[in-house]
Amino acid sequence: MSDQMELWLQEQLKFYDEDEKKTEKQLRILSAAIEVFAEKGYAASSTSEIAQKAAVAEGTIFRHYKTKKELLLSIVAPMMTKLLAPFVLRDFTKVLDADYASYEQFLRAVIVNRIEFVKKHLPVVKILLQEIPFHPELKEQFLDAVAGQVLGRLTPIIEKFQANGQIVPIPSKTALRLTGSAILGFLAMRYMLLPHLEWEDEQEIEHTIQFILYGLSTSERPG
Amino acid sequence: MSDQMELWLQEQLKFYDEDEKKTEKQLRILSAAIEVFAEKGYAASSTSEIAQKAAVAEGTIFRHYKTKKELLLSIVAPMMTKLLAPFVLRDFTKVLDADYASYEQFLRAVIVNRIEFVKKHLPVVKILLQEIPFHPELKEQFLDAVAGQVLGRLTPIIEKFQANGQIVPIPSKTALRLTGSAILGFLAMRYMLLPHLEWEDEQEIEHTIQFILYGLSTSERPG
Amino acid sequence: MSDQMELWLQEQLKFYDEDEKKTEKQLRILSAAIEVFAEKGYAASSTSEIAQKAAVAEGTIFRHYKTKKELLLSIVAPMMTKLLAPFVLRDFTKVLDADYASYEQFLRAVIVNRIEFVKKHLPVVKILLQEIPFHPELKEQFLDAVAGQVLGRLTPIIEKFQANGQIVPIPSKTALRLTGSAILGFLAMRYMLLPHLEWEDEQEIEHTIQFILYGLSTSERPG
Amino acid sequence: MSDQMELWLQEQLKFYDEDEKKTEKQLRILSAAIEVFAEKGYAASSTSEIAQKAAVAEGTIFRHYKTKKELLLSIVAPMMTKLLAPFVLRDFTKVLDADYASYEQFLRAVIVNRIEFVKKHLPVVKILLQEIPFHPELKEQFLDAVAGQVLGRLTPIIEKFQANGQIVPIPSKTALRLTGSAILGFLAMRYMLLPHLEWEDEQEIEHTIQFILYGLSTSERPG
DNA sequence: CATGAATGAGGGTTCATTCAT
DNA sequence: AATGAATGAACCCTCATTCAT
Repeated sequence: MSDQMELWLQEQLKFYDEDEKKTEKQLRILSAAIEVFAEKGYAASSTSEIAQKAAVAEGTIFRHYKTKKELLLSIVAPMMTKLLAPFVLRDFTKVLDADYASYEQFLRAVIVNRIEFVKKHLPVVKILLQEIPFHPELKEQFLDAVAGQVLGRLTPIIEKFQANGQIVPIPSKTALRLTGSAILGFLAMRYMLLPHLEWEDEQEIEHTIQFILYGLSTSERPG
Repeated sequence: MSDQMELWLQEQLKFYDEDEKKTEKQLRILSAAIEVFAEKGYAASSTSEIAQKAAVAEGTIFRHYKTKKELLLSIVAPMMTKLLAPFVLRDFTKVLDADYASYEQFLRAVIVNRIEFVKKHLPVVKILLQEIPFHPELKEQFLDAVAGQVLGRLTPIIEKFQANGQIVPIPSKTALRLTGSAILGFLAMRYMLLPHLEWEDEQEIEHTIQFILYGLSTSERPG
Repeated sequence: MSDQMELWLQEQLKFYDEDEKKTEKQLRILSAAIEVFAEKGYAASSTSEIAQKAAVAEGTIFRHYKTKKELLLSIVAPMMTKLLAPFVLRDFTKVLDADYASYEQFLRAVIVNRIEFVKKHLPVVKILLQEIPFHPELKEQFLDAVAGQVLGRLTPIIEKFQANGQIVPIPSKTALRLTGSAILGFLAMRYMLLPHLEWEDEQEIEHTIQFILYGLSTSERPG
Repeated sequence: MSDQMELWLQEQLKFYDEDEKKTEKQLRILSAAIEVFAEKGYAASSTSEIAQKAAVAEGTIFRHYKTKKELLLSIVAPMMTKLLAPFVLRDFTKVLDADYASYEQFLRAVIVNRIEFVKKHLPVVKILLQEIPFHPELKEQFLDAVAGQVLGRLTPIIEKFQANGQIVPIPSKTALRLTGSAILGFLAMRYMLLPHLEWEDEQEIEHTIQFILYGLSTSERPG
């Protein structure tokens, strides 16, 4: 069942992977910029270094992107969309309904899928997380997307599982925050803070899922 | 009992709050630097803006701090120490033993205390978190402190509670990661991402603690 | 005969005069830098003044020369080579042999030629002499060139003239030092210390040559 | 006879060695300044380095010398006086007359004496020579002293020896230039350019003196 | 007299951006 | 479309000098 959902997700998301056609040079620029931004941060990166790494003249960057900032946004903005894509799918909740899926199945499918996504686009996600604190527009854009789309989609799901007693009746935002923290915490540790350690990925993910499930479960609680 | 521990913690930590005597100008510089670094990030902050905000000549900054980087470190390095201080206390575990404390009591005391601390030193903690990705020495220093001191102190505690059945028998590092994620996730949301929202702090903290407790509890689990 | 040698020298040296192609701006920068360095010395010259005098943006200087020091070296290093060039010519001694030239003819040709050269490149030579005391690498480079190339070429010449009795049998290095001092002394006086006086150049040069010749001659000496 | 003159010189010059009374700190400042100026040159030396090397507060330097330049002059100006002192002695020529001294005896006494002096005050002489090109007042002061005092005293001596046939009848300025070049050339080589080599000082000085004597002698010359 | 914190102008250098080719 | 030389503002930092202590 979770596999079904996984496949369904993949299907739906293909739509979002279309990139406009870019020249080879443009791709080299993007790739170089991602590398440099991820390593040094936007502010400490120089367009000249990016140009050099992309084997392109300095001026060429500005032919495709009016400013350095626009280059950053062209990297980070689509990532935001794609990162949150599954939660924005129109028939996202229906699938669950149709399947009478448990919260566990839902969680498992989404988490595994998103972790896979982050792993694949790690440097860009890194840039996104690193730069959000310094760019109000980015932050706003991010919060808007989350508040406006993700919350709207996820809240009913949480509430449904609260209604049928699978999830403890706390504010849905709190439940989502806790779920998100556990996942992001794993990703940050795994891929940003300690990427050089040897990780038992499957076990860690499993423990994380269990942690969330039990953390939000309604099994009897002390007074 | 948790109150007792809280008080005990406060007592022990007073030692760490001593600051060397600084001139008034130096304090103004530090304060301005914290403000600017927190807002724009280290790389995008200019010493001239800091000087202006501190109402000090730019040269004055460099009389007290040889370089801009040294200014950053003088802000961030002590914070690292203080942030981790309670976990480095020598008789940290003994207090727990003596009290036969439950994991809940332990968690509650530490979390409340650290949240209070972060709230008080928010901008510096923000700088620390924001800059760690860009300064390998900072990252290393941080990981060393955590790996060398904190882990050593916390692992036995976790294991003790695992031994007496209060905590699920997963690797202690995983348990600590999950606990840390939940706390840091709260702080990041509460104070960095959405500080302008109205928060029911006590409830949120309570839910977070419960989340951790149940997430790690050994209450019967489904196959 | 001395005229022959003079012509031969000119011919040989043409090879050294090739300069890589430089843009017009680069030439203006070099010219301005030479002017300012010669007048104020390297340390007291500012790149902004050089830029201004070259009618170029300050940044332009650093597009062509990574550092101020590199600008200095790019002016001074080739001069060192060219200044010593005639003494490094491969068939330098052969010409003398072939002609059974006297020490006087040799001296006359070389001195006149080098004085002409210095006159032409005066400011750069000034810079070279002025900066050698402050830049160990320059000093070393200079001494290496002199010790490694010039001495090797001139010593046999001196010794030949000592063998046939034209030059007094003192250490060849001493003879060279005394010869060099007389020439450099003239140049320093003439072009650096008292350039505004009216000089009878031909007479002075003639006296200087005579001074060297008699100073090193074997005409009967007292006790 | 040359020894007599040497002693007489020493006697006359004592007068010039009186220093005004300086505090110990002032002496430390002077000594440090001499060291730093000699090594890096005036422009590249910082008062803070001098203060540090003198173990004195930065402000203390400016209590004794209004400006950095004044510090330089206070070091260099007296040196100029003392360096030229023997040629300014009132009864300088009389001594020679009284003794019917030969040019050789005269030269020998003066050269040995001045070389000894330079050796003793080497760093300051170094500073003087290095800075003269960059400070018009210094240069002027130096030329005035030489032209106004030294020339006036030495010209009659040269002319006397030309009259009695010991020196070749060239312009006295030329003769002095040649003499000076040979001496300065030796000093520059010996103490500034190649101080680390092992020098046979007595021999070199002797050769230098002979070089000058023969260079200016009237022994029969070719065509 | 001695100090050293404070100054702010100026130092060399980097940088994002422009534009003629 | 691509280039890279040119720009000049802004950067971090050093400096000689001042002045309250």
